[in-house]
Amino acid sequence: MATTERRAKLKERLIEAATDRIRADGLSSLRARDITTDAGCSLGALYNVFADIDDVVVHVNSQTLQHLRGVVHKAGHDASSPREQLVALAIGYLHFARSEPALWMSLFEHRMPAGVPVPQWHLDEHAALLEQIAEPLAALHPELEQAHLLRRARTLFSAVHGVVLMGLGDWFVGPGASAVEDELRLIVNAMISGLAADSTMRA
Amino acid sequence: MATTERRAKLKERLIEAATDRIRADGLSSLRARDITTDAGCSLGALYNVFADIDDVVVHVNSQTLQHLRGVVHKAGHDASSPREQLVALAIGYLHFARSEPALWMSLFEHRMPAGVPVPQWHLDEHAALLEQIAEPLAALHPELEQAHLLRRARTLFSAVHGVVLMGLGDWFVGPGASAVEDELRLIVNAMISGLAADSTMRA
DNA sequence: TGTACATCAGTGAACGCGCGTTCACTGATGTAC
DNA sequence: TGTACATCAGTGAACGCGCGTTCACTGATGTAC
Repeated sequence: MATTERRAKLKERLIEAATDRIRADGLSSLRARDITTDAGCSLGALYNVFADIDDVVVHVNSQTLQHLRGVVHKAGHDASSPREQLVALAIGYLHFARSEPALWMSLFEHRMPAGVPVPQWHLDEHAALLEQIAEPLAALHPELEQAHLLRRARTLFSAVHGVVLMGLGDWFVGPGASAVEDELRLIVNAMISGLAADSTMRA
Repeated sequence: MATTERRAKLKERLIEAATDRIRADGLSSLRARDITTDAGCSLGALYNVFADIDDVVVHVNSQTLQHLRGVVHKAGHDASSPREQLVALAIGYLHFARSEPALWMSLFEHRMPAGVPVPQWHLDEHAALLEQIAEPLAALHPELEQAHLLRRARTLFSAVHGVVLMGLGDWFVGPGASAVEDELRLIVNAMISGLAADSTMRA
């Protein structure tokens, strides 16, 4: 086997091992030794392939984000209207967070060490998720220019994210998790109706 | 000075020192040594007054939460309608998060060590914040029974929290922070209108 | 094809540091008489 | 009021462990001839 190929395989094994560890125990319990043990290589090998632990995490998060985008996209696929599509995207987001809570949290918990910026390619992946929201939103509000549209998409995402975050965690004294989906449908519909009303008023 | 009084003063100094440290460098940079140095006592003294570092953090967060409740309450004080009041509460929440980002984040970042539950009195403080939202919400929707009302308040809070969270952080490629306040007004109004519409439809 | 050599992926013990927590000690404070 | 004693707040050096990262080494792989 060519060495570059071996190297690629090892990289993949390490990412997979790290993914499994985060999935099981959360980002804050991730240890270099655990990753390499699980991947079946030595501790030092990790540093031949990655710059450091943060580099590994960025790669895990990148895969998670791709996976998330896939799930969300699929969720909105056969909606019969932009409104239904937006609701479906939100529910898809909830389902993903529910099915992979630790990996999902890792997306938001991870911080680069001081001074090191998040790689641009990873930021681009974030932007791509927003695009999925912007599309049906543009259908509902063709009058919005691009900048406003993206801002609105970001806000809508943020609100949904907040509801999912609070719904999954054990923050506060809350309703059972079963109610979260209903709340999400309600709030997204409310926001869309409200935004439409606002739009109408302004027009 | 009575020893209990000295003890109380020391406790307060330690909480204040920890607060200043979190404010400046964030929860994750909090160190026992820094706290005691700043408070002007020895390292061991901290463990006469608190069980451990997490105990200190819970006390800091408790004060932050009290402060937050005060600010939010004040923000909604002279609103002329329940709707305006809800918007004002959200804006108040944003302003607090802006003025004390690290202390505010600490409320959500902190985790008790595995197996140790968050003290009940701290959970009660959380519930009290929700009450502030539930009140104007009840005025808008007197038909809602208590359980639904609280759930709705929690959802509304969560959505606002999400928008503030994303608005302050450097997640994603986003608009300048100045736009967040507008987005927040818009979304809260939208949610209220939307919820009213929903409520009307169901009635 | 076979042999000698160079490269470099892979190894894992050791380094180094950070940091929460402890504990034997001390000295100020409060109490008893 | 003064003296002897007990208590316990306060001390800070030392402990202990976790863990990211390094680096001198080795052995498998690939290459040159």
